[in-house]
Amino acid sequence: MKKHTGSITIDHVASAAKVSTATVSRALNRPETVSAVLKEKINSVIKKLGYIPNAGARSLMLKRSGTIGVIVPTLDNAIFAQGLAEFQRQLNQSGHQLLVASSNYDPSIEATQITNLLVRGVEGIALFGTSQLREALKLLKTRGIPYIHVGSLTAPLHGYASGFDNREAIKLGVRHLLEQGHKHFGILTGITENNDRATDRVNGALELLAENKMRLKPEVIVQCPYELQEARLGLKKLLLNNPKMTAIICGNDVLAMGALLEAQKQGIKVPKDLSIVGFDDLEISRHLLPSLTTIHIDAIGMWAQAANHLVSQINGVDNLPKKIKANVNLVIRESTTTAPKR
Amino acid sequence: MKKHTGSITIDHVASAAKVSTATVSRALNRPETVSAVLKEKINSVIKKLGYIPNAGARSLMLKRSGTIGVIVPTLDNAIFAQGLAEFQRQLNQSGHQLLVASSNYDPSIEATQITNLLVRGVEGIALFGTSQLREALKLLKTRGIPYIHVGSLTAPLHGYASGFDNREAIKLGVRHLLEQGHKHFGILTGITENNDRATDRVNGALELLAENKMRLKPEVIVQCPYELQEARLGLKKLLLNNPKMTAIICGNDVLAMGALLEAQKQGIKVPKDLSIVGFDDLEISRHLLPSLTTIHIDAIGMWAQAANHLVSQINGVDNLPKKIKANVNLVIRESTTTAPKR
DNA sequence: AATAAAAATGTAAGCGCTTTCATTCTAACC
DNA sequence: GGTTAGAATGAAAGCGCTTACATTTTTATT
Repeated sequence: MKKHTGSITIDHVASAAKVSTATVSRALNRPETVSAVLKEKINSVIKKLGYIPNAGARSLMLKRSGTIGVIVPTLDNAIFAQGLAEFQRQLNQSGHQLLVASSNYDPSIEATQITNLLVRGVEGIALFGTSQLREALKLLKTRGIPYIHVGSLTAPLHGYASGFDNREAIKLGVRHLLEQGHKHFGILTGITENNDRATDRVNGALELLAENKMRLKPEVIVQCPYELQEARLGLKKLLLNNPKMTAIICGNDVLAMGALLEAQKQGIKVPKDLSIVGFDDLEISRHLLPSLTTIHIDAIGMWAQAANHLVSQINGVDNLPKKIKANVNLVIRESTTTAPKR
Repeated sequence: MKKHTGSITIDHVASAAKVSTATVSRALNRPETVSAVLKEKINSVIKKLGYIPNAGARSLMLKRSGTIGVIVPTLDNAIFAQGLAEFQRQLNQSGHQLLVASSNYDPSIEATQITNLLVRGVEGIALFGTSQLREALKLLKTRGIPYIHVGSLTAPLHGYASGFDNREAIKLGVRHLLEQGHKHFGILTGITENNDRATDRVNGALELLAENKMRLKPEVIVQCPYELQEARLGLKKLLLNNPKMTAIICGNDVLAMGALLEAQKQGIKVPKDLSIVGFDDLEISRHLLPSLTTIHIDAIGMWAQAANHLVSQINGVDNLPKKIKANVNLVIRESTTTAPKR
């Protein structure tokens, strides 16, 4: 006998349909094994009672929770929001729900969030970048929880990755500026600490510059948080530190947009006086005036691949690729032009 | 005896620490009831083994999953991304994780997502707006799952709401334009079908205009998806349909931004020739050139309140307010000015 | 019609955990 | 030292579900 606890269990359904709980369960999970008559009766009872199987009991038996976790630095950047949207769409197709957490670019918060997700029973986790604490990744390894790094290609601890080489990607933009004859550069980057993508981009830019016999003074490499306001301040600093600067390389489109806006505010003509290249190719970038030359990354594809890879891992598929390379290409628009003659 | 299934259970911990499972459980959940010696031994074993309690078993016993769901129309709009970020931050503080789903502005998808979330055992759900299918809300009611509407104030089925009155909010902007002497308006709105917020905003604007003896022809009310490209097309249409138009009221800042960009592209001076008011006050809006006059909504506060309310509901707090009103105010910037003389 | 094979259904165990209840240990008091 | 209240621990039940296995019913075969 069952007291009325408020929620409807499989027992209620079974007795209302005058069958065993096993049959109800089968009707739900392997309908082809149940006769049409019973199936129909059971379904109508379920509908009438508004029965929904208890998630805990279900995952306890199945050893599958149907949830997958993701930790992004922040939701407050279109590039992540858009990526997550795609990630979620893919997971939905494979019947998974998405548990979202964010780290605010802090590895120790990220480690905590990994634990939080594990405690909730996620079957897999997508991590952005590769700057996680090693111990956190080891926890995943030892517990055998599938995970994948997104947005970078070099995964620590022999992990999987869906992303691209940030070092090489940024060079597309730098090379373009070089070809336009620019000689005086500034770099506006996100905070590089604990951010492998930002770090790689700066290093990539510096590397290509060095190959072309250019060495940047530290004061023309300005770090700032990924915010418009901060980017504007960043540009001011850059302008101050190097008045001869004709081109700036930005760590992402948010920074580029901020720089563009500030330049215009100050009456600096873009691209005539100053060329700007961004990174990410946000939707808005093509609409700006002038539109932004930037490095387009296939964020949609990258996240879609990450989702599929993670699901494959969970399903125990063998011989999965270690690295999935996302497309990256330079989109030349109006914010860059040949270096002004002096 | 337990075969090694791969995952470490409380039994492993118990036997490794030479105590009963009950004691391990207590050490974890009510540490003050366990002697210091055992507590320490148990904790060290837990650490060594990397034990993490099974989420399913736990929620089965506790009848709490620790997860809360949210369904937003899309992640691809800063206003939602930012709101979600805050919602999540609040939930984290009360020890909950966030399960995210999106509906793409489609009530039937939303209904499916509600079921999906319930199947995953969420303890509560935040829904955006009030355009859900009634049957979906009824399901929540009958199952006794706490939920709250966010972004509107009028909740169907005597539900709770954290938001503001969109009808009145938009009037702030319209009144401002009226005060500037504008007579020829255009409205650029999102798709109003299945979107109470968009509908309310249009109706609010029309209402105030009507009070001022102005009746808008249907062709100066243009609907378009919330995208820059679409907004630009929308402005074109508006310009075509009413060449005398001096002011446009936009359903949100994305539309306003698109309109602004398109106007500038066409050489129309904003605000001299055309005043534009937006809605939402995105971070970017203050940085645009000209900066955008818009209706600021306290999205952060709104989502924070929603989170707290939902958690209170889950905790069985009585006498909760039916409606929580979020702050709304007009921010006058550079995109509006007095109507040009004719 | 008798029998074997296949399909449908039921019985009951057990997933990993928390918690009630019973038991043992500790400390306090006379 | 003996008694007892209180604290610490253990034994075991059971949360709601799925599934192996047993049993019954249906269908096919001779």
